[in-house]
Amino acid sequence: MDRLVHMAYDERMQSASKLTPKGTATRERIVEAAADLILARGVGGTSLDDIRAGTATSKSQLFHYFPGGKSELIGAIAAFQAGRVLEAQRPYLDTLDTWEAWQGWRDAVVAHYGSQPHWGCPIGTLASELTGNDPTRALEVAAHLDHWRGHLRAGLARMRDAGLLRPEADPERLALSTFASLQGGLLLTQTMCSLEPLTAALDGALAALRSWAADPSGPAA
Amino acid sequence: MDRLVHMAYDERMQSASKLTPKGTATRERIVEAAADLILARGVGGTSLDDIRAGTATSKSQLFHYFPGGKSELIGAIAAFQAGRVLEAQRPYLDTLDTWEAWQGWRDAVVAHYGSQPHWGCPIGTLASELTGNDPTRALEVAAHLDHWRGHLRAGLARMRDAGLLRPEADPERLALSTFASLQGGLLLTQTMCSLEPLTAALDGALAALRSWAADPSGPAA
DNA sequence: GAGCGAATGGACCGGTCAGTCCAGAAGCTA
DNA sequence: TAGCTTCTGGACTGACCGGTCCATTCGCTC
Repeated sequence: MDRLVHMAYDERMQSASKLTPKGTATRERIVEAAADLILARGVGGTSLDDIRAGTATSKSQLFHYFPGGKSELIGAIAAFQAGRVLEAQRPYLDTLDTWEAWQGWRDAVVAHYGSQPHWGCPIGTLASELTGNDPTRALEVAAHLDHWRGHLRAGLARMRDAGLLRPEADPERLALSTFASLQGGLLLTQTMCSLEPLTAALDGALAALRSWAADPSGPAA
Repeated sequence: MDRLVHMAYDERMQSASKLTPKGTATRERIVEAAADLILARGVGGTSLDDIRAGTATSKSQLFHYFPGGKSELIGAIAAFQAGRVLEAQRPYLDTLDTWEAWQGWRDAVVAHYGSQPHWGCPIGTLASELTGNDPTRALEVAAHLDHWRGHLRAGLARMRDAGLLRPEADPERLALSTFASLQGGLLLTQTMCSLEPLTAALDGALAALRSWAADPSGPAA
């Protein structure tokens, strides 16, 4: 997987080495609870003591499971959030071959973020905050975004090949545009504390996609 | 102005009270230089000592001109960046009444961010990072975003009233969608260190707008 | 139960950070 | 020059934070 490629060597060794069931459970508990804390208060606004308190663990455990310290913990959280957010878009994300699938995807995304306890995108926020502070880790987070966007691109490419999109449509560029709408919608969702920016952004993105439909009369609603 | 409404009482007094020409020059020098530092390294990644070094000032000057400390300085930087970014979109931003004006606006935005020394949106990044750490200041930054978006909405409303957009078009929602594309494009621009996400996002946003054009054949390219 | 490694608790350390304070220089007015 | 305010320098502080260390407990295997 993409994720492993971008992990440092010693981190891979750490993950793969001896951890008892109890250990892995504790590690997961830390990641999940810390993910919520950081989503709510940001990386810079969350101290290891906050995480320690929020997960009912001790300082030594944090460094036991994440020898790389806070940075490695952030990486694990990013991977966890990436997995969660992709999972919420199944099965549509893998089968974006029809206009109906895109609409289903849109609804799944809205439903997922509407049910979250906090506003905003866990990955996009991380990527933005890490750029400039922890460039290495930022690249890793950016890889998650690329992976996510790749699913959109793949769907668009299949639609073009199937004749649903005009031949001159550029899946790469359209995926970029659609993904930007999604991320921007989530950013505004965060600052405005409302789901409407997201729905408006996604509807706009789908309208932009439909403008590339092969059928001149446009796809069914 | 919006900005003043959202400033704390004592800050308004501070800004309005006695500052010699030399003082105002120093204050501006601090804001401009600090703005670049924070844009490059984020709020959390920039200490007052960094700013002190980068502006050739002393700690006491920072607190002399910004009694509210770092938070107040951030507010001043946000206002400064908001002014700068709006200025770069003139005169199009005030006259988004035709499809040509929208295209000109798109080009102006791309040109501005392409000429910046750093990637990403100074305001959007700030808003995202402040949410959860400094909610009061985050609201102030969000007000700048709202003001910016208001220009788009006003233009769309005028276009609908002029019959260029279909009557059922919702300027508020379309502005939200367009602005989300812009912000998302800038976010991806930051993480990917490329201008292409921004151009793709804006082209997509304009395509979405054109899908609401009154003329069924669509506006001229 | 002996032995061993994993898991846990928590005191501790060095560094950094935002913010304070005071002394003094610069500049303006009379 | 006198006297005031503004402006500037930099030492200092108290809190916090990431990270280290060691002692103890747990849980598994012989």
